[in-house]
Amino acid sequence: MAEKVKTVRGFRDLIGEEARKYRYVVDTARGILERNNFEEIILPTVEYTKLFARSIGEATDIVEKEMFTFQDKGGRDIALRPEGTAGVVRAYIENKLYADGTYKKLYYEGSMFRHERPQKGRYREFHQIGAEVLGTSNPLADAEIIKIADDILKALKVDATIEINSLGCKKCRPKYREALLQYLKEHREELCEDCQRRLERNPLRILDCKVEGCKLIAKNAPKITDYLCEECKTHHQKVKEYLKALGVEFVENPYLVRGLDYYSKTVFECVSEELGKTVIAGGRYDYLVEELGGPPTPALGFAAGVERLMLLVKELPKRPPLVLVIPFGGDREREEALKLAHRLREEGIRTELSYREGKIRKQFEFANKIGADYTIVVGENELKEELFPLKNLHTREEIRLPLEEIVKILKTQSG
RNA sequence: GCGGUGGUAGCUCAGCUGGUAGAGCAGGGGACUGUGGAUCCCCGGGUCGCGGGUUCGAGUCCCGUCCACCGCCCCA
Repeated sequence: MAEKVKTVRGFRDLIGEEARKYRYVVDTARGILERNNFEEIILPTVEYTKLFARSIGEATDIVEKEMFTFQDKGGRDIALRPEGTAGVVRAYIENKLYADGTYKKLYYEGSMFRHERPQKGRYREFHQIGAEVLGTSNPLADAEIIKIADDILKALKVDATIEINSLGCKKCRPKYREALLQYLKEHREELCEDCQRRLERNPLRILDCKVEGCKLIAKNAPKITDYLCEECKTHHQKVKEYLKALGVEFVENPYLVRGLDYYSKTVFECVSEELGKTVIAGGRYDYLVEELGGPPTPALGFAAGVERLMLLVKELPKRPPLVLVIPFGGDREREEALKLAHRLREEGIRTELSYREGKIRKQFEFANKIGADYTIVVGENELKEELFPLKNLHTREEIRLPLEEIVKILKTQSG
C-alpha cells in the first residue's frame, strides 16, 4: 500500500453524528439570529495580515504567534482569519454599509484558524458563529446581543454562566489603567512570571490570572466599575436593567477583561462550568471601525465557539424514520423496488434502497445494521397483489397495504 | 511555545526481567434456500505510530520524530 496521508495537526474530519451535531449547533444559532433580523455576511477566509494586527492588537498572542500567515505569489502578506469581527468591520467600511444612516446587524459563520497546541474542543481550524451590530451606541443593543447569546445556550440546552463587565471608554479607561498600574507595580514582586510580563504589555489581563497569588492581588486591586465616567456608568446600568427586564440571568465580574485590544464598555462571557471554558464571548468595540479607516461608528458583537458548544450538546434532534426497501427476486423486482423507493423519497420519506443481494434473512440483518425503522419487501407476490408489507422493525408488526396507503402512513411520521 | 500521559486488529485493550503477536466486541460465511437483533461452528484480518540505535534477537530497552489527550500560556 502507498503511504497514507493524514490530516494536518489540529485539523479534523467531522463525520456522521459529529457532522450532524455541527449542523445542529450552527443551524440553531442561525435561526435565532435570523428571527432577530440579523443579515448573513459571507466573508473571505483570508485577509491581509495587517487587518488583524491593527484590530486584534499587535501585542496579542493571537497576532504575535498564533496566526497562519503566508505570502501569496504577489508577495502580499496574508493570514487565515483567526476571528470574524475584523473581517466584518473591514467589509462594513469597504462596502460603505454606513451610507444609509442606519445601524447594521450582521452575522457570519465559518472556519477560523489559530496555530495553538491542539486539545479537546480546541483545534487549529475551529468554527465560530458570530453576530455584530454596527452603528449604534444604544444599550438596548448590548442587552439584545447578550440575550441572543443566552437564547442560543438555552436552545441548545447548554449550561453556562453569563458574566458581564464594563471596560469603560477613552475618557475613563486611561484613569483606571493608571490607578491599576500603580497598584500592581507596588506588588510587582508578588506577581507570577507571566503577570510581570503582562504588567508591560496588557496589565488588565492580570485581573484574569489563575495563579492564586495573583488572584489575591487582583482581589484588592482597584475596580474598573469604580472608575467609569458618567456616560459609561449609565450605559452599564441600562444594560443590566434591560437584561433584568428580559429575565436574563447574569453575574457581574469586575475582573472580566477580554484578550482582544478593541473592546470598550460592555464585555461579557458565557462560561461553562463543565468545560471550564468560555463558549460565547463578546462586547462593545466603539473605536474599531474608526481605527480601521471608517467613520466613527460604535459597534458590538459576540462570537460563539461551535466546537465547544458541540462538546456540551448532549442530545441531537431525532432524524425522521428510515425505510429500507428490499428488492426480492430478479430484475423486474429490482426495478420496481427502485421506483417504489423514489416514490417514497418524493414524499420526503427518508428511504434507503438495499443494494445487497442474497438471502432475505441477510436483508433484515442489513436493515438492523443501518438503523432502519421500517422495511418494505418488493417481491413477486407483492407486485402481483399490489400490496406491500410495511414492517415496523421495533414492534415486528407487518401490515400489507397498497403503496399509496403506506405513503400516507410514513408521511405523517416524517415531519 | 512549556510541562505531563499515551499510541498494539475496524473498536476497547492484554502482552512479565527482550525470545518470533493475543482476547473480547465488530466484520464475512454457514447451521436456517420469503422475514432481523439469540445460540453454535468456521474464516479473514496487524509494516505493534514512524525513523534510527543497542542486541544473536526489540511490541518490550535507548534516542529522535509524528499524532492524540491533560495542564499552562492564549482564547471561542
